[in-house]
Amino acid sequence: MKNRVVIKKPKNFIISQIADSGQTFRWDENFDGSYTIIAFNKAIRIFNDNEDIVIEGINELEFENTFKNYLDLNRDYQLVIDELKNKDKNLDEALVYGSGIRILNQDTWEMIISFIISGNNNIPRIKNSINVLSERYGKFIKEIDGKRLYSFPTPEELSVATIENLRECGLGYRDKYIYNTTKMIINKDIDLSDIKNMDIDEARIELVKLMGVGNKVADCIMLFSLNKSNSFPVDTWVKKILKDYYNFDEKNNKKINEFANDYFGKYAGIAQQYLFNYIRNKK
DNA sequence: GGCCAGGAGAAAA
DNA sequence: TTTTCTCATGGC
Repeated sequence: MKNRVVIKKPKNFIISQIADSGQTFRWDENFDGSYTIIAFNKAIRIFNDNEDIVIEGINELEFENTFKNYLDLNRDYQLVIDELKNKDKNLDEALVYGSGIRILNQDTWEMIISFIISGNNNIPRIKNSINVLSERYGKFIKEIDGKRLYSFPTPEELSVATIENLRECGLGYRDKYIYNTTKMIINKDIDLSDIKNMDIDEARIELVKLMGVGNKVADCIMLFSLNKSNSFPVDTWVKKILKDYYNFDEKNNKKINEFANDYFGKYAGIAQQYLFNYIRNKK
């Protein structure tokens, strides 16, 4: 079976928009305009061929079993956009501006660690920290464009690291969060396979037990890895959006979530992603 | 060289 | 219960 898959004329799928929308830290642009993605222990190259999307590095079976869902290709985004449009002018513009965004279905463990790192941090440094963790504790996969690529470490692989080891990875004060959370996952204080079957409120209660996971990080984990489309991460940018676009100046996280669910509905989280992308990347 | 970055935890009010 | 302070570190 050949190591190449072609997705014929996918709708609402623009590689650069997905890469830059803040939901993943392991999509990197190559010199030729293609992107390298590391996910689920694979390193793949993805690029456009006219209106088709080509993926190198996985075969048809791996695509069907893992990457089709990872790229959220089972969802018709026109239905999402139809549900969200005609609510207000800003959101309508955001839907057009980010029409190629999809919400990836990523690995829950990787999202937990990645978004613990994201707190009070900037994206280049988040990406660097994740790369260092992967190089030191993950497995070598392959080399693409002269770069050696490593899988994201499993809980078992990361559990060999001491707090001092983690500090050397440039995580800053988050080292102890990563250390303790890894221990909790290893000990099954929280069972990630259970969380997948919970509703959003139950899952949140479990996730925030992890050290370094608060409401915002829990929402990111649920939106980007647990298929919770109504999960609405509230960060500094979203607060700015709500204040500037919706005249909603509120500090209480619970009230913000209630407002978001009332106003945006079942795709509140995806709406958040369109708006986040719009305000951060336009101009 | 101060400010900011997809916040959370602990202390203080 | 809600608000304030502190936490490493690199990019700009």
